[in-house]
Amino acid sequence: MDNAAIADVFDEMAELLEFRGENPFRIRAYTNGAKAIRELDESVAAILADPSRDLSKTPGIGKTLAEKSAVLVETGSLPQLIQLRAEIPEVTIQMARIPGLGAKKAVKLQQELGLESLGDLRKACQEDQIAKLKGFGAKTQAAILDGLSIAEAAAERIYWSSADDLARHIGEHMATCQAISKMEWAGSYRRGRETVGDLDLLVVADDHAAAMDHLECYAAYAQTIGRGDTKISIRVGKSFQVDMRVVEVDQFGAALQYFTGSQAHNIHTRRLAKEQGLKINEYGVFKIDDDSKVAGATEEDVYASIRLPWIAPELREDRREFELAAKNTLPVLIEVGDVIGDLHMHTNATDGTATIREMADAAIARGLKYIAITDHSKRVSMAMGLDEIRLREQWKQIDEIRPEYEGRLMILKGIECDILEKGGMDLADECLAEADWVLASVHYGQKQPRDQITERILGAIENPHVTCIAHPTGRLINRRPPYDVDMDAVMAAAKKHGKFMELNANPARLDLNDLHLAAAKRAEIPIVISTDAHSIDGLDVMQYGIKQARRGGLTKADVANTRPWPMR
DNA sequence: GCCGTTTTCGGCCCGACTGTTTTCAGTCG
Repeated sequence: MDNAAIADVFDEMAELLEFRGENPFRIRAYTNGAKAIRELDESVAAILADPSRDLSKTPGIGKTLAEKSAVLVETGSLPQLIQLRAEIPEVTIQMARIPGLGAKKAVKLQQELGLESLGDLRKACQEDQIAKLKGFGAKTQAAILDGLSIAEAAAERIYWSSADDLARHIGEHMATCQAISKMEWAGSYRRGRETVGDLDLLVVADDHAAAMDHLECYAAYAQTIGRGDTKISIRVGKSFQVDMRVVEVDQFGAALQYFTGSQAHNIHTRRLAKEQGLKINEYGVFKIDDDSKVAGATEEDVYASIRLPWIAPELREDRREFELAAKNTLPVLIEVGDVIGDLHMHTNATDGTATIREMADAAIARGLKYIAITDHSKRVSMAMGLDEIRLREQWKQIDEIRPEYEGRLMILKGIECDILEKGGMDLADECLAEADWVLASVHYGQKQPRDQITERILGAIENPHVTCIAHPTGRLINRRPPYDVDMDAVMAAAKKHGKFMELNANPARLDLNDLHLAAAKRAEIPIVISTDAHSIDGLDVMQYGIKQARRGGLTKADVANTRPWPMR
């Protein structure tokens, strides 16, 4: 059982323990343990197998979770989890996902009414049974009915890029509000998470009500979920939630810090404050003994009050940022302008829409110094993938075009060559040997067992003509899981053979993810951020890759295509 | 369940909003 699976078990334990009304700190311990294992540098199995190591020395993992991890590695399952699953009815878990219903209310509803499905719950609402229960009322019943439709609308986290579009629209609308003097987005959107569950807007306004009224006038406004003196939550479109907080200007930094999160980062921040005799909330930093305020206007002040430098939002996940901040060794994160090359794009020779010249001109317009044309190889027949003959024709074309771009743009002869299902590359070695840049990717046989698909990718890495592994896990966010690949082995091989690994910047891929990127950085494997553009506009997704790279803690030096070709 | 240059027990971030309560629990972030 790998780390991700163990972490999932602990997360599920935490979720289920809540329904038992367990001590919240015990529940948090499971969540923390899951996080610790998910972000571990090396596999739990390897640590357990080494008698000189002790898993329970890992922060967040104590004796109990270490033992449970051992059981999971050994047997692949955990008796306590099986017991909990049997104990908590599925419908109770489903009910708790309805906005406004939590574990406690869900348990009570299920037990008192003997519900077996969400359909039963709807029926109970319609028959006015819920309003009669102690602790429930007419409003709760109406909210449940409402929430049921929202849950059925399958509200899932949206891509960061979609959240970015929405934030820009709402931002433009809010900018026309006279009452608002300052405005900033917070939350997971500001942290650049690959998906965003809701948007958090922070504003300074002399008239709170006017600012809230203005938000309720947004074009796609659907409904107000809650509204108080300082906070309003609305739904836009089908089911997406937008929260807005109104604060005073001298609280702005503390509020921004607080609403940016993550929750784990905030808990850590506040614990550090407490240790120094301070209390942090969204209004500022206060001395515990006399309640006097010591900071709050800017985030820099807030962090400075606990003797830390400002921490970039992308790093605020309580991973290593506090350790680095304390040593004043936080990375200077890569910026969009640092990238000068794009080494993954398609043309109309296969499934792209633009010609080589059109892609080249668009690249120049975006400030790039070099690009690689990397169309598909023949195995991708649906995309009319290139065989050796057509590929060499394309390269001949590139030779002919190159002089036109002399001194402006280097056009590299590349290929995105498939790694075949049975192993081996889709094109002959002597052909690949003529390329400037060879991406190797898996498109078929994605569901192969771990050993098999790992072997395929390792084989590609060992091929002397392959320069980079493209979209190394194949995942499509919210749509397709990653290959079951042993990423530790892939990285070790990439390191050994001096190969690059791609961060595919397509907002649906973002592959490698942030944790892989951090691991690659530690292993000193050079990352290449590429757009995988299939059109001129496709080149614009580079910004999403940069966001992801920042979350992985990557600097300009960690990313190869910030350097002039040949990037060494 | 985790953790410890004051502790192996007693803490564990902090507050807004809602609904159903007469003072607060549940939910959310």
